[in-house]
Amino acid sequence: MDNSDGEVEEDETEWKTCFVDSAAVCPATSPAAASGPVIESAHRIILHFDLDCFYAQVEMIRNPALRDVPLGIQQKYIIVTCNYVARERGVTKLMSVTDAKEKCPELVLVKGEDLTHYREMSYQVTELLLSFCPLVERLGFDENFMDVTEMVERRLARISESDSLSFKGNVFNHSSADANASHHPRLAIGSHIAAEMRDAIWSKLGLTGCAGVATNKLLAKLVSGTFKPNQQTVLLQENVSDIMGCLSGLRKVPGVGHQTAKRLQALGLVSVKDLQLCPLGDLARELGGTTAQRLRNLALGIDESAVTPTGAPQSLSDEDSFRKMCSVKEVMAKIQELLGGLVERMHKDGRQPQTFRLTIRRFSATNKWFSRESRQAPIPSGVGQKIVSGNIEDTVSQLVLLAGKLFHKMVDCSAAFHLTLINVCFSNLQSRGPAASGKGAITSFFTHNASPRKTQISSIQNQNNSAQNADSCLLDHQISEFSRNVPPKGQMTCNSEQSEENYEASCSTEGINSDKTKPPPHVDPEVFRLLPEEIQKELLSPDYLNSLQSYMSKHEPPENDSSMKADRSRMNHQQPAGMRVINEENVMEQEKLWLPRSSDCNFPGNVDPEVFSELPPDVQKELMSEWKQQNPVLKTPSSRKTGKGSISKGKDRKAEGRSSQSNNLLKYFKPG
DNA sequence: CGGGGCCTGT
DNA sequence: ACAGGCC
Repeated sequence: MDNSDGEVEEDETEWKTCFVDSAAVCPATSPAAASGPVIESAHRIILHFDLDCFYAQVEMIRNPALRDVPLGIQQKYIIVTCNYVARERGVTKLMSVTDAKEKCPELVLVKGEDLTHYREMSYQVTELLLSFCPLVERLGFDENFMDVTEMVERRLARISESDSLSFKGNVFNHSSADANASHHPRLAIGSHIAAEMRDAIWSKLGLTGCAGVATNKLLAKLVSGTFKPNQQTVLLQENVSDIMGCLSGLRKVPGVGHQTAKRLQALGLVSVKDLQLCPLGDLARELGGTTAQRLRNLALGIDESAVTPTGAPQSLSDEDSFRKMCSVKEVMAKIQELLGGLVERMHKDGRQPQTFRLTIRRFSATNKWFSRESRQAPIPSGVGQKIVSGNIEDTVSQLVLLAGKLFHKMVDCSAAFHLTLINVCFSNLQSRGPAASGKGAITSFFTHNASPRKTQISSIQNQNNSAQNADSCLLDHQISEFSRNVPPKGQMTCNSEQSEENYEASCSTEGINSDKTKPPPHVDPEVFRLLPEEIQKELLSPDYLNSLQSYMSKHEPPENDSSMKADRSRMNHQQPAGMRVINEENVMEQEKLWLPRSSDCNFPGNVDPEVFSELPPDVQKELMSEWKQQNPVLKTPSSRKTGKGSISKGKDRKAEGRSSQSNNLLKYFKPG
């Protein structure tokens, strides 16, 4: 979703050339000895995950009819990303709408300015990864780093000499057969772990993506983009200099942005090799000692930076850009509109913001996206408390007043002004109550009681224990079961203790719900218990299970990485509920049968999902809301009123199932 | 060149 | 506090 995506993509041809050339020069026999000037300890195993055209995938899940058409996600007049059907027709990321329509007149556009759905799905991915191991760092909405060193070591300890190792997926600069996994046992195990995680992301969330396996974040990120889409690649130490040498320019090095690339160019440095060979002194004079060292290391493929668990966000903001805003009236209206949505999000988060910031961008012919200015101020504690307690009505108006003061600090309204962007932001977020601390990781971000990063860290020890259990399970190929503490249900906070219970319950034979009819192994017992009896029966009938199995075998994800196919079919047998798969018509089946994460909306059993998906979005929406009302409410999420008469977010967002805690699948059907 | 969110330096 | 830079 960001620049890097687009640019990595442009490299695809480069990668291939690089692959061919180096493979010829460096045949399969290369020894395991580290080549090049890599001094790094290289004992970490780092994964990088990158979802394929993330926004487009989310929209295709929400409306499966979009799967087969060229789809572009539009923000303002830009296509920020598009599905692969559209790419085949020449549409690229960050292409203007006019250019894209010219290239592909049939292009279907979905507005993507409201990030709500992307944000929610993004955090579900992170949560899912957190269920494997606590060291997960987010990078934007569609990328995650993981440090799985400990998982790898634990698995390695159990491997006997006679066990043969293999790589899952691609190996950079090697053909599949020639890489000897026994020379790289940790990376090999890392590649299996990555494959399992990608499997889980597919089977539980219905998303595909790429993964890179390497010894640091830089290399993992670089290598994850070398085979796309929906594939994974491991980088051996002996190929580090190859992958760095392949980069077409310094801008391709993660960590080198526009500005630093320009400054480096001023020093005569354009290629990665230039930077590698540049005397440190010269570099330090221009950029300072520490960044000089860091940049040179990056050029060498060295990156000691740790995977820092991201936790709940440090700030929440909302912004809008536009061609022209010149009057105070307009400005205040826009601020009020933005605040309406932001206050609601802040309320759901549960933490109390201490600081408010207003940011603007003034029009300027040169450098249009430069020059943001901001002013910030403390939030009166009364206002902050009201955000938390849910008195949204007048907090918005008080904050509008505050924003107005900040605005006048920046803009002299007696003179003409011309703004192109307004941003409102809450920061300095504080959890209330000692009880909230240490409980739950990012889950709390959805479930209402978010905790700040620092207190979260203290829970890592617990999570680590969980991860150990998890790891044992993984060895037994029980992945999907244990890791399914994901969708937060109702108000319940998924804290670490609970996770451990889940792990144990699912890792041991059965569990949980023995007093009643036992749910099938993969159905959330809590949800199952609340289902009508006939549905319970249906879920338990052999016919049902059979049909799901056959369904699954016919509906695999588009999988280019053939090495994973065997793995998937094996998993299907163990986990007929790979049924959590949400794609195409299947999502309807799911909704109809047992509602994995939604409890207050039922999809009638007599409706043909395929027919339904062909209906116009409006009709779908209406039908869904009718059914919703007719059906018994299984579990009430804390439904709260959405901002009443206030200006709602541009594209008429009404009440609906907006509560992120309800995780109502309904929202996946909501027309864009 | 969208909508976020992070970190660093002064 | 605020700007700048990263993705």
